[in-house]
Amino acid sequence: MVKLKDLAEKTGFSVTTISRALGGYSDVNEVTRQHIIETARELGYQPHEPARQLRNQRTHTIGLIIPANDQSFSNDFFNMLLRGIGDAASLQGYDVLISAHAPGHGEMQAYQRFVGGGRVDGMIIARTRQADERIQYLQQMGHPFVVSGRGSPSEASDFAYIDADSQAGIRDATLHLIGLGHREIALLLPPPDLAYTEYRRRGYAEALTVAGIPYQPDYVLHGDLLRSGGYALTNGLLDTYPSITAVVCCNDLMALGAMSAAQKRGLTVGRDLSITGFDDIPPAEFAQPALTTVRQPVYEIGQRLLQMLVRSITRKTAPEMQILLPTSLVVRESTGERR
Amino acid sequence: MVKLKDLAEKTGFSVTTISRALGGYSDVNEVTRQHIIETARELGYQPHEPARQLRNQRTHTIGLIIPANDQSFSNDFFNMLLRGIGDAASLQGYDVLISAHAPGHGEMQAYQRFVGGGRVDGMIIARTRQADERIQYLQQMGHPFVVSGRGSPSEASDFAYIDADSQAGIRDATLHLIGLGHREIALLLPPPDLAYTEYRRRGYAEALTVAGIPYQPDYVLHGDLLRSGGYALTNGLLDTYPSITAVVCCNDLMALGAMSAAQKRGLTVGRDLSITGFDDIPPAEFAQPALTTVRQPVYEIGQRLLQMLVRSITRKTAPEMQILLPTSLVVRESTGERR
DNA sequence: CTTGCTATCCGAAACGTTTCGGATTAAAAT
DNA sequence: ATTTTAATCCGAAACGTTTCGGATAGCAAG
Repeated sequence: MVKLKDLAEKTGFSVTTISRALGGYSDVNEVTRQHIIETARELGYQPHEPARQLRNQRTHTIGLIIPANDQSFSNDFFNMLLRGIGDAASLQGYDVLISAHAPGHGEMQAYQRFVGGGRVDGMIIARTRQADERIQYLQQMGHPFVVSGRGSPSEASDFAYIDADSQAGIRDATLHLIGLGHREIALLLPPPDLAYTEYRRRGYAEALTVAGIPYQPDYVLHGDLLRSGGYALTNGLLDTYPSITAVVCCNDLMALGAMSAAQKRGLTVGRDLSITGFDDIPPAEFAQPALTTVRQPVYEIGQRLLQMLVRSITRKTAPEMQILLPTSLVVRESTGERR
Repeated sequence: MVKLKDLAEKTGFSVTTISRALGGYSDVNEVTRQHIIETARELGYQPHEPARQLRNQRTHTIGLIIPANDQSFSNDFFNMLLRGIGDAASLQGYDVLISAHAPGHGEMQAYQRFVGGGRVDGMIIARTRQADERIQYLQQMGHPFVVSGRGSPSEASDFAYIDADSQAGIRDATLHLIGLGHREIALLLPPPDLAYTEYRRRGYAEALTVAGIPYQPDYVLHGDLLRSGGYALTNGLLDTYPSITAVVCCNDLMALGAMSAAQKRGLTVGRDLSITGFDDIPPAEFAQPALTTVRQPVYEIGQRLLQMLVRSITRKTAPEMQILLPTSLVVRESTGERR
C-alpha cells in the first residue's frame, strides 16, 4: 500500500508537505503541489482511512443495526428505508456501516462496538420499542442519533425523529370503512412492545368515536406483522365473531394473510369482507384484489433521517428536530360497501 | 472516551499489561487480569476500532457497493442478498460497510476508498457486468473478493463466485412451456451488458433446440428488468407477432409487467398467453394469476458468499471456489396449455 | 547592515492500539 | 552461595495520518 512516506521519498519533500499539498493548504508552492498530486495519482495513493479516523476522531460513517433473521422486518419497509439512507449518505459523503442482530444482548453489544468503539459518527435507530434501551444508551453517551419512529404516546420522545402519522393513517382507513357502511370492524395490531402500536390503536378508536361506534376490545388483536399471523388471526376472528365485515390491518403483510384467510373460507374480499393494510409495499398493488392500504413515504423518511443526522453531527447545535409526515390512503379493491 | 491509558492510571499497571490482560495473554497474573477486566467493565471501556485497525491492518469489515437510485436492483433480489450477507457476517464477527453508487465514475472511486483506503478486508461484488472493471481492479490489487454471478460465457471467470444456474433455469421454464404445447415463445432478456444475460439466452435456445423449434431472433428482446419495461416490450411484441402464445421473462418484475400488458388487451394470462418469471420474489406468489417462475436461493447465496469471503481473508490460501447453484421451477397459474 | 516580511517547507507530537524484547523479582536448582 | 528458571510486568516502537510551531531563505524596507 502506498502511503505518504512513499510519496515523500519519491518527490523529495517531507511527509508534512505531501499531506498539506494534498490537503489543499495554501502554504505549499503551486508547482510542487501539482507535482505531488501528479505522483500521487501515478502511484495510486489512497489515504489510509483508519489512520485518518484515528487522527481526526471522525469517521464519516453512520451506523445502522438491522434485525437479523427477521422475516417481517426484512421486507420492503426496511429495504426502502435503507435505500433512502444509502442514497442520501453517498450524496453527503458518508458511508453506512451495518450489523445484523436480533434484539437482545448481541444487539446492544453491537451498539457499543459502533458508538463506544468510535466506528461511526452517528447512529440511525429504526423501529422504536417501548422503553427502548438503545435510545437510552445513545442519549447517555451523548452520541448523535436519529430515530425512525417516535416513542410510544406514554413516553417522552425527547430525541430527533421522523415518523409517519400512523394514527391519522389508521383513522383514515377506519373512517373509509365506516363511510362504506361498516360497523363491525376488527383491528390487527403489531406486537405490543413496538412503540407505534398504541398510535395505531388510537387512530382506530378515534374513528369509531367520531362515528359513534363503541370500541370493542375483543375486536382488537395483536399480531406478528407476518402473513401467517394475519391469516391465523383473521381465521380466529371470523370463527368467533361472524358479524365482522371489515378488518383493519397494521401492515400489508398481515392484510395479505387476512385476505387469504377470507378467500379460503369462500368469502370475496371487497364484497363479503373488506380489508385494509398499511405501508403500500409492491405486492399490495398486485394482490388480487388489489389492496386498499395506507401509504407512508419510507424512502423519503430514510433520506431525511440521514440529512438530519449529518446536520446534528456537523453542527454541534443539535436542532432536536421532530417530524411527523402525513400518510395517504390508497383505495383499491379490497374494500367495498357493506352488504 | 475511556482508553487503555485510563485503565492503566486507575489500576496502576502499565498500558501494556492492560492490553495483554484484556487480550487474554498468559503472562499476566490471573488476579490482576480479573481486576483489570473488572475496572474495564466499570469504566465502560470499549476498544477504539480505528486505532486497532491501524495497528492490526485488519478491519473485520467487508464492503459492498450497492447501486444508487436503482429501482430494478433495489428490489427483493438485493434485499435478500444483503440479508444473507448480513446474517452470516454477524455470525462470523464481521461488519458490513455499504456505499450506494450508480455504475460509473463514483462507483470505482468507492471501491478505491474501501479497498485502497484499508476500510475493508474484503469485498462482495454483485451483478456482474461484461468486462467488469470492478473485478479487474480487485484482481490487480490482490484484494480478497467474491462475486455474486459469473462472468459472461465469453469471459474467463477466474475468480471466486457463486451463481445460480440460470441457463438451466430458463431452459426448464422454456421446456415447461414447450411441454404445454407452445411453439411461438418470446424471451425478454436483461440489458446486454449484464453478464448473466447470455446464459439466459442460451438456456432458451437450448430448450428450443431440444424441441426442434427454430430460434427466432425477433422473438428475443432486451428489457430493463423493470415492470414498465416488461409492459412495453410485451405490448410491442403482441402488436407485431400476434401468433406468440408464451413469454419467458428474465425476472419477475418484467413478467408482472408482461401480465399487465396482456390483461390490458383482454387476454387471460395462463390461457391466452403464458408467462414465466425469474427470481420468485414475494409479489410473484400473490399476483393474479400467481406467477410461474424460476426460484433462485438468493438468501443462501448471500450467506455462502460471505463465508467464502471470510475463508479467503483468513487463510491466505484462497480456495478459488466457484459454485453453481441449481434453480427450481415453481409452476403456478400464469402458464397453461396452448389453445 | 540589520530588521521584518513573505513564501515555502519540515520535525515532532499526537491519535489509541498491539507487540517485541527485555527487566525485575522470587523461587528452584545446582 | 551462585546460577537457572518461571512468573509478571513494562518501555518503546510502530501502524499512517494531521497539525502545531517553528525553520530557512530570499528580498524589500529601514
